[in-house]
Amino acid sequence: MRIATWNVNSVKQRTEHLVAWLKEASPDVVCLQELKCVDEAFPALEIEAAGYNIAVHGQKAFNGVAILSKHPIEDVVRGLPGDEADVQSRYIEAVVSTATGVVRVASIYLPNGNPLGTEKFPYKLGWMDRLIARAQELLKLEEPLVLAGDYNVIPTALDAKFPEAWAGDALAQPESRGKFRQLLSLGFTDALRACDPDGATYTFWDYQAGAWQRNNGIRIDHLLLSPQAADRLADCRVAKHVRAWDKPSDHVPVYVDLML
DNA sequence: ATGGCGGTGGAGCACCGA
Repeated sequence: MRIATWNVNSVKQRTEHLVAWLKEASPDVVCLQELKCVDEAFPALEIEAAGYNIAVHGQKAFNGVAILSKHPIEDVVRGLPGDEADVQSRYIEAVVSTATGVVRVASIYLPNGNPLGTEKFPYKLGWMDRLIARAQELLKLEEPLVLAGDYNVIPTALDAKFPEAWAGDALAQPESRGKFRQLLSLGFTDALRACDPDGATYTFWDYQAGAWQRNNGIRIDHLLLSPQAADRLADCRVAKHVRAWDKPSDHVPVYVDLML
């Protein structure tokens, strides 16, 4: 079973890319982030025509997450539990059933947190605390679980071309990295790091300053696997070539192959 | 680090977000 994550930076602007990559890579499940549209505006006809069921948690202009699946989608949870006042659409979770088993998947769009010194950074850290709490609950189920998405965290210096350039950025703060490690320490496996231990593999290249041409990238899109999913991990890859397509997202797809 | 992108409102372009 192939499970992917991709921050598309507006699904309306990226529908052609999305359909092209679905056909190329044939993932079973795709976690999308930054839809930047309400549920009604999601390009459902095009995605369904490509053979996918859809669960959407959209929002006007900003955020928005979705789960696509070739298999039935059940038990959908929209919104990260733990704060009724949080109206930002950054989390959707569901169970995907296949003939060979069941996997629980979450599509995560963790807050960016910039600029430091504003309310955005504590919002990010608080959101991470809620994610940790949710992950603890889900781990109790002792089932294959994949928490996939744009974490907006550069876990270590190995995960940036120019780590020193990110020193003052919310993505690389010790508090952000500490909470990411706290999440991992619950028992998750960082799938890409497990398959590609040497670093220098990136998932995001800024639109500015020729970042792509200089390979000035960072690794911020992660697939975290519960022990029951990690036991079945066959491979994890980055679809880097997609960044060179015309009018690309600034993120590329990342996907795992699980022996499920 | 800064050479860009997509959203909104409202009808040309400032401003926001990331």
